[in-house]
Amino acid sequence: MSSSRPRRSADIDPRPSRGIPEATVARLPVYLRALTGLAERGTTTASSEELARAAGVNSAKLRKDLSYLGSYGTRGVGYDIEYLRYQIAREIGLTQDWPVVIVGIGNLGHALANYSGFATKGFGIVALLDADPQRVGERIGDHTIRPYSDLEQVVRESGVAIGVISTPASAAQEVCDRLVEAGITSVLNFAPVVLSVPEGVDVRKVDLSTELQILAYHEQRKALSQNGHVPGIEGLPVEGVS
Amino acid sequence: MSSSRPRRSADIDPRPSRGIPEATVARLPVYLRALTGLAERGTTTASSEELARAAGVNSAKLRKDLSYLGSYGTRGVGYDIEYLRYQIAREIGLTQDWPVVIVGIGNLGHALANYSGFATKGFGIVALLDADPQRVGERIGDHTIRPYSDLEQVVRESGVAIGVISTPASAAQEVCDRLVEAGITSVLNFAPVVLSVPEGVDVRKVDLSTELQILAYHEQRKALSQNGHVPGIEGLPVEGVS
DNA sequence: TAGATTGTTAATCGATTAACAATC
DNA sequence: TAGATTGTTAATCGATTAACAATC
Repeated sequence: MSSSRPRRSADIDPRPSRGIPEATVARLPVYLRALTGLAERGTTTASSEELARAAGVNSAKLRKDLSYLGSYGTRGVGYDIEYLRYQIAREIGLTQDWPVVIVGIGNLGHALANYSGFATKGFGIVALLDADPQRVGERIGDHTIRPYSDLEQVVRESGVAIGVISTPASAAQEVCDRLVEAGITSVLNFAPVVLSVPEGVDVRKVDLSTELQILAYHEQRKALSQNGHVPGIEGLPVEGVS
Repeated sequence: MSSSRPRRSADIDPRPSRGIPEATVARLPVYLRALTGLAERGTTTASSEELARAAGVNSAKLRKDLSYLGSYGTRGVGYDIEYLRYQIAREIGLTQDWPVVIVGIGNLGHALANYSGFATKGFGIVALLDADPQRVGERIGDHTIRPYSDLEQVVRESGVAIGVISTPASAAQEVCDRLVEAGITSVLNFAPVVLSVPEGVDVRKVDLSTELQILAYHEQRKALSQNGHVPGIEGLPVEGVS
């Protein structure tokens, strides 16, 4: 395909055609949000220093990150907020809409289905699926819960790009397999399991208890250092020391 | 404080008293879950290879990670699952219970309050707070929603260690300030804002739309490479090229 | 022109990985 | 003892940061 495409001067693109570092990709949404916040407050231009403050990073990192996208700032001036916002949105792919299906409409699924940020950010829920016949037919916002067995049909008809799994842990792998089988290559997993997927499928995981545990680890360290304990010592036997 | 503590032989600890790398800390909960899964299936011993598979990492990384905690395996044999599980739990600080307060009981707050994994994992919800008088008094599971103004009292009386913020974005910083003022040093933030906190306070952020955007970026790249486009080209003007 | 600020370089730091000696 | 597998070393890779030349 690409080999038969005629070459044009646009092919000689100054930006790195090889991807943006993962760490940078993960921060682009943060920058986007910071830019939106500034725009809402009427700001039209910001320096890397100001932008970085709004995004909670240091300015060197922000400039480096933005440099992977291109040269969208003006030396001596800063960045035009609207212009930069558009460039980042385009880079992420938010200039198009991404159809999303949510599988598993329990407590969390309900919350996700009601989350207004979905639509406004370039993602559109095209279906809510649940395996429980009792739940099927229930209305949530604009949507009606459909049977899990509609999965393939939904993916096909709506060209679903991203599958969100908010089922119990026990069901997650099977749901994931079926999403992948239906052609989905991006999965956002809220179930507390490690999903196995074939090469080429991206999985991201959101996990409450992992986050709490990471906080607990640091909290414990803070408490220990306050008490004058050397971290990692408490709980070790001190008998037989004399 | 710690300088006046008498030295004991336990002070000479073979393990690195200086902390575990952040990347490793973030994986310990994953290992813990994998171990629990294996234990439930009746397994008592596992090699680093098996454990790594269950956790979705490679075995070199797993062994390196575990080596920061100590030497809890047996060469030629593997790891005793129960023993390793205990050691990781102790390292994270899960041998004690961490009191948690949830502020903002909308859709997401409801889901969090109902999340059973909370209690079973060493975290206990001690209060649900909401600023809306209409919601105060509502029962969720074992809890009754209390007024936001009870915040300081709850933190003090229950010795809350971790504050969970599930308010709208507009309220999150104020809630955070008040939690920190009340003495909390660990915050889990579900609101889509960058919180500013003083030195010594840990914030972790869970953000649905960030996750979706990261997936969208990769999804876009996959689509582009299939279509034979050089990523980063589409949308650039091609006029004036001739 | 003088002042400000970007975009980039280069140094540093931390994380990952392969390989293997130690040892059960 | 022979086979298996850990714990550690060292090489590599990627991310962060400070500093500054380029340039508005």
